[in-house]
Amino acid sequence: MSLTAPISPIAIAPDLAEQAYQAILDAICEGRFKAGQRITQEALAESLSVSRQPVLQALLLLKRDGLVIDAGGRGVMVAPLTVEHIANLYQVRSVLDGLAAREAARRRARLSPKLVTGGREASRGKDLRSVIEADLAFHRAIYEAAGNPVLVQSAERHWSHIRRIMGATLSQVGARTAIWDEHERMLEAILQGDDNAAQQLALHHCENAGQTLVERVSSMSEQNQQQA
Amino acid sequence: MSLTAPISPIAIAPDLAEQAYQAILDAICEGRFKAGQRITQEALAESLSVSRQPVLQALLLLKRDGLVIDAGGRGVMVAPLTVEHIANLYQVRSVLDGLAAREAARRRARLSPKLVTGGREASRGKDLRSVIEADLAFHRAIYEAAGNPVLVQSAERHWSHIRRIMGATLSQVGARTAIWDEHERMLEAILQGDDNAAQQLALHHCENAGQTLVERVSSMSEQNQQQA
DNA sequence: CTCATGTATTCTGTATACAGAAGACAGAGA
DNA sequence: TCTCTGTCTTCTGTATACAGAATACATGAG
Repeated sequence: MSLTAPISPIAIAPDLAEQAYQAILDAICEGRFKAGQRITQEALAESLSVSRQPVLQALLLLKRDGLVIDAGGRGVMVAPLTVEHIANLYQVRSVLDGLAAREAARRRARLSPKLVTGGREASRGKDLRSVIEADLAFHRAIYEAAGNPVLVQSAERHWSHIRRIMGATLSQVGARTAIWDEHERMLEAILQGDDNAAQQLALHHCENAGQTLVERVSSMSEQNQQQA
Repeated sequence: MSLTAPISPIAIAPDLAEQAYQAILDAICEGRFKAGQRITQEALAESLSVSRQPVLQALLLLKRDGLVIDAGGRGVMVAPLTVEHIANLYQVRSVLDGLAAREAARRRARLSPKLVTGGREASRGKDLRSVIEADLAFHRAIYEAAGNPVLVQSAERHWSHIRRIMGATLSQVGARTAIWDEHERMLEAILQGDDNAAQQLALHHCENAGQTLVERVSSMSEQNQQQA
């Protein structure tokens, strides 16, 4: 039975485990937990004012994502940010992005041009988070438009890592300027239904981005080594 | 300090949560839990002779994998085996398999020809599990040879679904006969370092396999509908 | 001074206990 | 007879309690 007068459903809080997962994830992605830092369940539970149980479950998922690794009897450790990992991540992401763009083009997805204009605007500003948000929104829109939930789910796993890497690098050196030009060309190819072009553009965009990040992180880690 | 006389490390049992995960996973993949079947934590815990706690964690992971879905307050349900899901899965797998084969070829991976001869032998026999095992071993070897852990991890997520699908279809109709010829050609391309050929062969092999499975499952579900 | 060994601490994983949410069922009213 | 409502049952998620594993530290022998 449906109501005649529509009423908005009340917000229902998700699991504590889910909330803990999001909270820890955000802390890692935004760099509040540094790479290599050791964390214990108890400490997390106390910070979040919950018992260890939901924290345990959250950490289980984060281990699976590869964002934390077991520290052998002494809690877990925030995964280090290695060049190899970034290269591997972007190698996989490239083919997935390519597939997403291709399928979105085949379906003639009606993506909003605002995704690009909004992104350009954000990248002119200084707010790091909104820059990352805009980039994420653009790519996520393409994934959604591909109409393949398995693809979306696979990509979802990668986004947390990418958020973290972007956060760590952008804060130091700013965004690559060509990004939104490349995005605009991708969007056009999709709107025109040119699946091959869309796939190639996505592939190369992603390879460029990966290349840039790898270079930045390696120069960052060189600096760190000199400091140490 | 290392020992002069080598001694084999004693087998250490993994977590109960991990064991529970594997046990439930196997049960689903081998069809002992049917699609749509409802399961409760308590029932599982009793079967496995553990408390609900490890079962809860195992189910959390299985939910993430998409092998079970929430049954809203009444436990969880084994995910149905839909044609759309299979198509989506194989669309993603195709590009990943392609990437894996390409990279394996670029690295001139020294894959053993036994992967193919062993597979041919297994598929002549009647044992369903060893047929699936051989197929899995072949593809897994390529993924490993690509030298990209992120890629391996992404693929790992898909294998459980694929195992399940293959189990459900092979038991009815037997394997596609061309499989091991295609595998042999892939292996040759990789050994010769022909990355483009390897990628294309993997891509098409996968698309063929997906196509076949989709057809089989749709005819199976038609039969089921007639029965009902 | 160095290394090995025993002890203490820390932290995890599992079991049990409890409270709350969601569906199932039965009974009252139209 | 059908629908709505209140109650009951079932099941989950969270907290607490407990036991075992792994590390770190201190102590003693060489």
